[in-house]
This record gives sequence, structure tokens and C-alpha cells, in this order.
Amino acid sequence: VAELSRPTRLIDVAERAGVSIATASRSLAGAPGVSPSLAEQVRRVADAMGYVANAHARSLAGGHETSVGLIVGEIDDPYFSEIASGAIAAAAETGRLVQVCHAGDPVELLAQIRLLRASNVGAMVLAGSGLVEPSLESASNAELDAFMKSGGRVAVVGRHGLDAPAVLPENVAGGRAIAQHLIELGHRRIAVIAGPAALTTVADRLEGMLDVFGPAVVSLSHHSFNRQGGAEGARLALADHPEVTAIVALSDVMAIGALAALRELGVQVPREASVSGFDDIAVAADVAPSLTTVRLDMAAIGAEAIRLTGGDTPTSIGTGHELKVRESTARRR
Amino acid sequence: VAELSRPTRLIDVAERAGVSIATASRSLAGAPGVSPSLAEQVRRVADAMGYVANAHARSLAGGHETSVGLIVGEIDDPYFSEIASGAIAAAAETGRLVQVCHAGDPVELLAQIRLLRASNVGAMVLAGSGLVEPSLESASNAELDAFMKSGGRVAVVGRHGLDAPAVLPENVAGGRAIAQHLIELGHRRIAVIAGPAALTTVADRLEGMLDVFGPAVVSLSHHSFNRQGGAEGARLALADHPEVTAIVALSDVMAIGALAALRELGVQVPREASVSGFDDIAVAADVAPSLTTVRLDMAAIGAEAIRLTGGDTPTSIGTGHELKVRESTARRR
DNA sequence: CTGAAAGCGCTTACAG
DNA sequence: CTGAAAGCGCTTACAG
Repeated sequence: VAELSRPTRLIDVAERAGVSIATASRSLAGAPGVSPSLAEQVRRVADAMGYVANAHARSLAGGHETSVGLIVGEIDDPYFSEIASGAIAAAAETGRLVQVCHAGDPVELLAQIRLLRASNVGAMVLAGSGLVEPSLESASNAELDAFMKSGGRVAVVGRHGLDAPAVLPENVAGGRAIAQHLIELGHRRIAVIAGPAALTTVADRLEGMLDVFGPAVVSLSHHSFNRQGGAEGARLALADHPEVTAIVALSDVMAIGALAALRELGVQVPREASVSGFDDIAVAADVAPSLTTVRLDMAAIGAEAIRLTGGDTPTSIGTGHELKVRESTARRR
Repeated sequence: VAELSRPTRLIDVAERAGVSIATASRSLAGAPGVSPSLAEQVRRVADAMGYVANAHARSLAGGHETSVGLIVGEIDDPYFSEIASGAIAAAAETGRLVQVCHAGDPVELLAQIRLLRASNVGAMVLAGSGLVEPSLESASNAELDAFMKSGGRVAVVGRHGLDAPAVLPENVAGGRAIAQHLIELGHRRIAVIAGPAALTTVADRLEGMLDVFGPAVVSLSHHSFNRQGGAEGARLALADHPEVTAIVALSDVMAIGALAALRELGVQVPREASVSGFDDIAVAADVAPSLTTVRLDMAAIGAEAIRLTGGDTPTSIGTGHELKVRESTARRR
């Protein structure tokens, strides 16, 4: 097939097909103004030559973008890798490629948005959480606004201070559901282990929980949104409040860290303390004990976000949630 | 900062700095032939304007590539997401962006390589396994060869039939290590649950294991390289060979599936049967029971692969392995 | 050391 | 319906 030392160009296809590059371009784009039979023939030639348009030239010339940028906190985190998986699959459906970037703070975020913009992606998806304090987002939002004004499409996951279509995970309702579950099990001395207070995701989940828990929360602390943070939170909570009967983590990954800490401390779950998570990452059902959590379906969230960058539905959509009761929570003894 | 509705261009910077675009280009590239003070001034202006070069124009004009393609099986799989995480971080060190693609079979692989090539990435990393049967790789290898001939850099993870620098996970040695461990624990009736026989990764891990196990293997079956495949394998193995005392999965994800199946069947691990995995994904320590496995350090593998696309070390490198003994394996009773 | 100009591979008005 | 030509934003020989 490809014996050439450089990719086949449009002009190669045009020559072989005996047409101008303008006609070749139109034929391959399916643009009007070419006789159907000629277009078909050009397409056949292009196929046979394994031709794929140079994305840079196409982009520079003002054609359609084939690449979309996806900004996550850490692809390593199952929450984000499941979103990315859904996004990559959805993008592939329309022949688009996904550029994945890490951005853990506002400075990195701004840098990545600029890089993505310079890379001339057609769209960007912000999968990371929005920030509670708007001023911290202002620089990156200005850059995104400029991107959108120049025709770029943006979609966000969660509550951002940005006028862009959004996929809204049901964080408040999910928080309420998990809290309800624990209250029904009789728990009244509860420790909440939260992620960074700066994130809207954390604020929303917390809001739903505190709504239901009310005074049952005896301890609330903020930690990194990872395994380590969860372990730390669990140790601190139990040290300061040994009377706690349930530990509520704001993500599954944190809950898994909490579970590990409790194991080390010799605290039996759920006999001596219930533990719950949030997200329902794939492995939540396989840890010990299996984790009671709120399912968000991150793959669907990622796929929807990609679709929002394609269509002309500038609205926001939710994606549901579902309480998953497993072994890590039990009636208070 | 950016009030414009379109990104700042080189010509904007040049005008503001009072120089030609040629001089501006050289200044920003750090190319020789510009007086240091002028270059410094241009850089200051560019910074102040938040200028980032249009990657497409740069690429078309023959400048350096800033994007690298990473082809994985499924980003959702922790094995690959950990590789991707290391790769993205390493690429960011040199200001490069990573395009992540899914390719589950030779046809998809060929399509993704072409798309990546058309997208004019400067380098590609094949993170998925090579294939035992060379003819199945020939089409994609031809495309990769053409890419390399035209100056593209390629690095692969694992044993591929391709003349490119490679990061070689120690699959054979790792297989031997885990097998040794089980033999030392006294197991002599062992079921091996492997991934697809078509993959060199599977062939290599198997080779190391069978070397040591010899006739102790009473059952060997191939399944999908995922949780489902592991569960299926465990059920089949126990149904056909109830005398088995150890189940060896060829990846942690498969082992987690096996653990789930055994739980459903009421088989106690490790009391009634030992179970081992391979890879040491992050969650291996947190499942129930925690998983004995071989640690490969995928993040390091991903980072090394990216580095191989940058340097001029066209060699192959290994990245070590380490037996991690946890709760899922025990002495035969 | 600096600049004018060609060219990368496309797409899209503009002519015919 | 088809083609010649301009132009996207850069980089890099080629002049000076």
C-alpha cells in the first residue's frame, strides 16, 4: 500500500484521478458542485491510495477541525479515565481525535487551553471541576471565551462559571441519596471526608449531603481528591471522633483510601463503621468490602460532553445517578 | 489578556515589536542569527501578548512537531491509563501534547495510524501489545515504516515486529517470578487464565510461567483481557478442574474478575484457592483480598516510551519488575 | 544581524 | 460542473 516515504497528498490523488485539486477536494468533502459520478470516482482513487488529508493543511485552510482537546485532572484517576474512554469513543464515531491534557490547577489550565488553542483544536472539553471562587477561573475563562468567539466549541462537565453547554453530573441529588441511605441505616455520628473546598463538585456533593445529614455530621475535613487524601481523612476523623459510625467519602478513590486506613487501624467495615463513596468507578464493586456508592456513569458523561461540542444544542443536560448499595455500609449497631 | 476574537499571530507580535516576522520567528525559536537583545525583547512582547504559535502553520511550514500520538487498547483499562498518565506527564515536560487513540484490532490500528499521520504528529507510541502472527501486523507496520522514513519517530511498548525503539516490560521474567512464588507455596495443580493467544504480551508471560510450572499446569485457557474474561476463565477452570489450588491470571484486571467469580461461587481466597495477577495496577492492593502480582510500573513505561521518541537512542530498554506478595496467595493446604 | 519571498497542503470564493 | 488562484500562519533558504 504505502511504499512512499511521505504521505499521499491531495495533488497525488487529483493527478491519478485526472482532475484538479479543487475538484478532488470537493469530491472528498462531499461538497456540492461536482457531478456525482466524478466525485465517486475520485473517492475510489483516494481510497485505493490510502489517502488521508493532512489535518494541519486542512485546518490552516479553514476546513473543519478533526481534533478535540480534553482537559482532565489526572488520566490515572478512574473517574477521569472513564470519562476519557467515553469521550474518545464518541469522538471516534465522527472521525475525530482526542488530545488529552492534564491540568491540576488554574495556572496549568490556562497553559493547556492556550496550547490547545494554538494546536487549533475545533473543540475543547473541560472535564475537571469548576471552581467555587470565580476570580480563579477568570483568566482561563477569558481564553475560552476568545476561543468560542473565534468559532471554537466548548463543553464542560459540571458547574463552571462559563457560558458553555454543560453536562451536569447530579452531584447534589447524589449527595442527598447517599446521605439518605446512611440516615435510614440509623447513623447519627457521621464523618465526611471531602475533596478540596475550592471545587464546585465538592461544594455540590456536600450541599446535598448536609441537607439531609443536618447535625449528624460530627466531623468534616478537606483533603486531596485521591487515595492518599481519603486515608488521611479517615485517620484524622477517627482520631478526633472515635464515636463515628459512618465515614462518607466524596469520591470512590477517597473511599478506597479510607478503607485501606481502616484496615490498618483494625477497624472492621461495615461492622464497626460504614464507609461510602461517590462515582461508582469500575473497581468499586471489587474492593474489600465492596463499596456502597452513587453511580454517575462517567463514560456516558464523557460521550455526552463530546456530543455537545458537535451539535447545536447549547443547553445543559443531566445524566442521572443511582444509589448502589453494596457491602461497605450496614445498619448502625 | 485576550480580548481579541482570534488568537494572536506571529505577525501581531512582529508588528508590536517592530521587526519582521522572520526575525520574530527566529527570536521565539531561539534560532541563531538574531542579536540577543532583540530576541529577548521580542520574547517579552510575545509573552505579554500571550502568544502561542499556531501548531498547524508551524507544522505545515516544516517546523518541529509538538504533538505525539499514543495508541492504547482502552484508556479505561488501568494498565493503559497508567501508561498514558506517565506518557502525558513526560510529553508535557517538553511542551508536547498527547493524542490518545483506541485501537482494539489490526484494522482499527491501521486506521488510527493513518489518522495520526494525517494529523501530522511528530511521533507515535504504540502502547498495545504486538501480535504473534507477523502477517497481521504487516499493513500497520508498512504505514509506520513510511512514517519513520518521512522523519516521524516511533516507539513501541513490548515486542512488535517493527524496527523501532522499544520499552520492553519484563514479561518473561515476571511470569517466571510469579510462577516461582506459587511453586514455592506448594501449588501443583494450577489453572492459567490467559488473555488472547494472538498477543506477544500473552505469549511472553506464558512462556515465563510455563518454564517454571511445567506439568503443574492442569488448565490453560484464553479469554478477553478484561474483568469479564477473568471471571469466565475462573468459572470454566473450576468447573472442569475442581482439583485446582491456584489460579494464575495474566493481568490484574483479569485476576479481579476471577476474584469476583470465586466470591460468587463461594470459594474462599486464598484458603481454598490462591489467585495471582500481573501488572500491579493501583487498585491491586485494595481489592479483596489484596492481590499478589508482578509490578511493572506502567507510568514509568509510558514516560520512557515518550522519551524514546525524543532522544537519539534507538535502543531497547527494560524497566524492571518486582514480585508483590499480598493476601491472595497462600501455602497450599 | 535582518528582511523579502517562497512554500508547506489544503479549502474556498471567484471565474468561466 | 470544473479549474486557476488566493490565502490560512508559519519556517527557512536566499539575499543583502
